[in-house]
Amino acid sequence: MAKNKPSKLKARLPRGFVDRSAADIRATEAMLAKIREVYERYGFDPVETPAFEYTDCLGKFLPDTDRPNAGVFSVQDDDEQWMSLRYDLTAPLARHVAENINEIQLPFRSYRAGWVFRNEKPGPGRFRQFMQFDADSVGAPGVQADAEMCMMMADTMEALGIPRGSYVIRVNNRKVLDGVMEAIGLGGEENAERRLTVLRAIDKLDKFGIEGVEQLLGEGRKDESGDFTKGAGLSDEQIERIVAFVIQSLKISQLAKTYARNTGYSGNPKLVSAAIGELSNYVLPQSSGAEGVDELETIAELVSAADYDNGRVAIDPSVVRGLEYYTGPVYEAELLFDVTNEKGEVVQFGSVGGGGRYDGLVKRFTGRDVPATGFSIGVSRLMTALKNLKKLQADEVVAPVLVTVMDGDTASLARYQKMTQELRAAGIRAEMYQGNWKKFGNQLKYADRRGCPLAIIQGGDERAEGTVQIKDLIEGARLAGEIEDNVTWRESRPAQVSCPEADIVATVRRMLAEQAEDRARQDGEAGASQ
RNA sequence: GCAGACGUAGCUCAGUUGGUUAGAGCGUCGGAUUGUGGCUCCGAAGGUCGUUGGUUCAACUCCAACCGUCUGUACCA
Repeated sequence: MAKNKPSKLKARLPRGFVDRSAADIRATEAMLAKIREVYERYGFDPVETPAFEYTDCLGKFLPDTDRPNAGVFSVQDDDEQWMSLRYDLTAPLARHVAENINEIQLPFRSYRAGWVFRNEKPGPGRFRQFMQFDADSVGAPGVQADAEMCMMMADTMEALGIPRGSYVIRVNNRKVLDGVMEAIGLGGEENAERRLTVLRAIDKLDKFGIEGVEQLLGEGRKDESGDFTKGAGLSDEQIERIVAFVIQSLKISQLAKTYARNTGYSGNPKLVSAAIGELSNYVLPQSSGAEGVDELETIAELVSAADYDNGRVAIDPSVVRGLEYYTGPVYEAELLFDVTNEKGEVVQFGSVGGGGRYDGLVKRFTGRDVPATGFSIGVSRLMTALKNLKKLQADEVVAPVLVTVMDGDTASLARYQKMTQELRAAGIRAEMYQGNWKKFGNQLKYADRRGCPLAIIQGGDERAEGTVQIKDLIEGARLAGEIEDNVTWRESRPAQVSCPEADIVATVRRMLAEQAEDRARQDGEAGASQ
């Protein structure tokens, strides 16, 4: 006996990565097609860059030579240069534009979908490889480009079947937040680190509430496991000022979402101007903060003029994102409906996409100003949400018709193969059984598990009379419930018709059409009862 | 990264104060049934008890380290 079994290689997936099923791939393809259609309509063209880039081109996240793999997956090329898998699609686009700046006509409007990689701790719904779908305008300095991006995001949400009122594109401006901090004495290079801490604290508002934000702005906060997070160490006066701004933001944000849910409210432009008026109180006059407020105002006007303020795009000063390279307007798409996870708990889903203006990214390479704005949709995340909303079209691809094999001699196999090809030539998905044909029961079992709609059967008897049996597996499965013993079940040959060989294609086509009608009727009934 | 909980068959889990041969359900495969899926019945395969080391006459059980999973937190371009 094999006591010492050869140690088997264990099949295992790296953590944070997933295999994708046929249904997932098809659903994703369908989503991508809808998104692409919107981008194309706005006049964007596809451009693709590779998954690898030289690490230094990806941005500021390389320099740590001790841990070259922190955050990114990196390898050394044979000439010892560091290369990394891209962690977003924006930095590679900046590289592409900079490298081809002489050939590219600015403004350059492009889109791309692709996998990005992050070497981080994975969690439920958080992977180390995921798909983004970006659109960017490079060489577009005005906020009208930002406004256009927001409106395109809104159109994309609706193209995916998210009804107006169930999402909102929230717009803020980095200059405003920076201006608020400048106004309380946190300007200048020496306070850069603290500004980041403050922004992170504000970003935690959803999670920890006002009180938690206050703690993070001050000394720090202790979480339930007893772990302590160091705060920004601001004075009480500074904290008070920031918190006042945050509370004001929260108020506007909640109002904005209310308007987003109740589309058609005519007072929204007034709300927006009131909101922007309030913001001026928190920044210094004549500062870049004031400039940011002006920009928000302009965006609001542009959006309103195009009628997109109507439950689609809303000014919301509580948006904090792009802590690093964003320089002006920032925006994100938030879903407003409840999403339940696989455990049946309602989770706050947060944003499914976002973006902003990054005026400095191309300049790193070219030395000259190439302002740009763009956004990114988290395809995998959005798909999870769409599943919840039942907007993800179910897998409509019907499994193939199975041509079973009753006899294994070459002449018979040739006949089965020919039948299969005739079905295919008629545009019908079909396959001939390729397993061990000697156990006929296994062939139907295979067809059943694969979800085949029909099985074609031709043994010696049928061949002698020039016919085939066509078995309706769907109807047969239904009849199975009414039959108890196996002998009756087998001998009654339920849901099975005989037809002349010449009529196979026509008969299969008719039976498939009948099944499609049944499915449509059932879907209709299920929909009506909900 | 930090803190905590948990790791027994492909999956979900039992397993007595440390005691000799580690079990169940589901799933898989085979048979009852050489030409008919489901149901039912019979049978089989499948385990270095996460890994390594330690304590002990004896470890799935106790201890330590490591690995992995989950939860919270940090980071998230």
